[in-house]
Amino acid sequence: MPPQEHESGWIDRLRRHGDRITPSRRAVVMALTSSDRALSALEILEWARPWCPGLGIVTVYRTIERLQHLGLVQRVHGVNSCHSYIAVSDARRFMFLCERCGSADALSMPDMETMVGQAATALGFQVQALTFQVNGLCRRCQSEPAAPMAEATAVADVTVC
Amino acid sequence: MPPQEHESGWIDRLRRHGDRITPSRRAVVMALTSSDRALSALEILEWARPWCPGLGIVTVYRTIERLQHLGLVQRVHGVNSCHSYIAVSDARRFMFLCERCGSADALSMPDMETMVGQAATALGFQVQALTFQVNGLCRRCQSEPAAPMAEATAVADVTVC
DNA sequence: CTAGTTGCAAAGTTTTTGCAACGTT
DNA sequence: AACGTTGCAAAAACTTTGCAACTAG
Repeated sequence: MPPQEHESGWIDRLRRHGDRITPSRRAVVMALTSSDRALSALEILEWARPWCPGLGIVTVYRTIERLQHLGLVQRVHGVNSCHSYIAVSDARRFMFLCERCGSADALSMPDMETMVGQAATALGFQVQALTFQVNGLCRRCQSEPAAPMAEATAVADVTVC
Repeated sequence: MPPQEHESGWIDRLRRHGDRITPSRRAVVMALTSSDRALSALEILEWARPWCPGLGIVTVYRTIERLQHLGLVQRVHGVNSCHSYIAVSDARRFMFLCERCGSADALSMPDMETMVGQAATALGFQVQALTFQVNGLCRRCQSEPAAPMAEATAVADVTVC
């Protein structure tokens, strides 16, 4: 829900981690921090291109990998097609993903976290990643007839690259 | 945890649904019902080949699709590489997936189901699929040094195909 | 016999790798 | 200046499609 406030934080995080801050990375970070829904690699490319026209898909993949490694971005799985990415946030640990419009409704469930922790301990399981998703249709999309699907909004004419 | 008791049930289910029971399908069903871990399409092929030497990957994909449609099989997402499949079972709705050996420890958490249901209702969200997974290392694999990874166990010399 | 099913080969997608040029620090 | 980073082209991995032959019912 917070807008793109993440952005500078992510950049700092990358820098502190020893990664260089390039226009390409800025653009990818911008795309991911300003989207409220999960984006595929291709979508990230489209979102980021306006800010960095030369950007290539390879760099998108490589940047996603780094951001994932830093715990800033997480994978999201659709019913068909896995492999979309969204900013990690505690509030968004549990997601209701709309298959139609792509929206990701957040929900924080502290009790659930506790239960998972207890279960893991009981099993002696070392947790690396947690995926909790409910896929389906959000309230709005249940009534709508056609299929919208947030398109790569034609964004500003600013260029960082 | 139950052995391959599913098998005949799945076959019946397919038949009732109007699908034909072929040796290829039997073999894929056998692989999925007798494995206690999630298998990729390729792994299913390997597991099933001993029972049906001519089996091709295309048929594996097509059979998976049908089984998914009937709600007998569900997708499972690894940290790297999504796209493995495992038998659906209520007990296994919540899974602890070992990234090392692939084991899927089941855990039924009725309370959690309730919470999800309530949350969905509150959001007006129409649930289509539910993914709850904890990826990490199971107790055994935490201590072991090398990487085993259940291999396509050389199985019986029986052939149905 | 008929319509669903199969496996091959080929086309499509998506992701990774090799590498010389480039840009951040 | 040094070394991480980039984007292209190509390779690799993974899925789907077209189609003639096959077979379960």
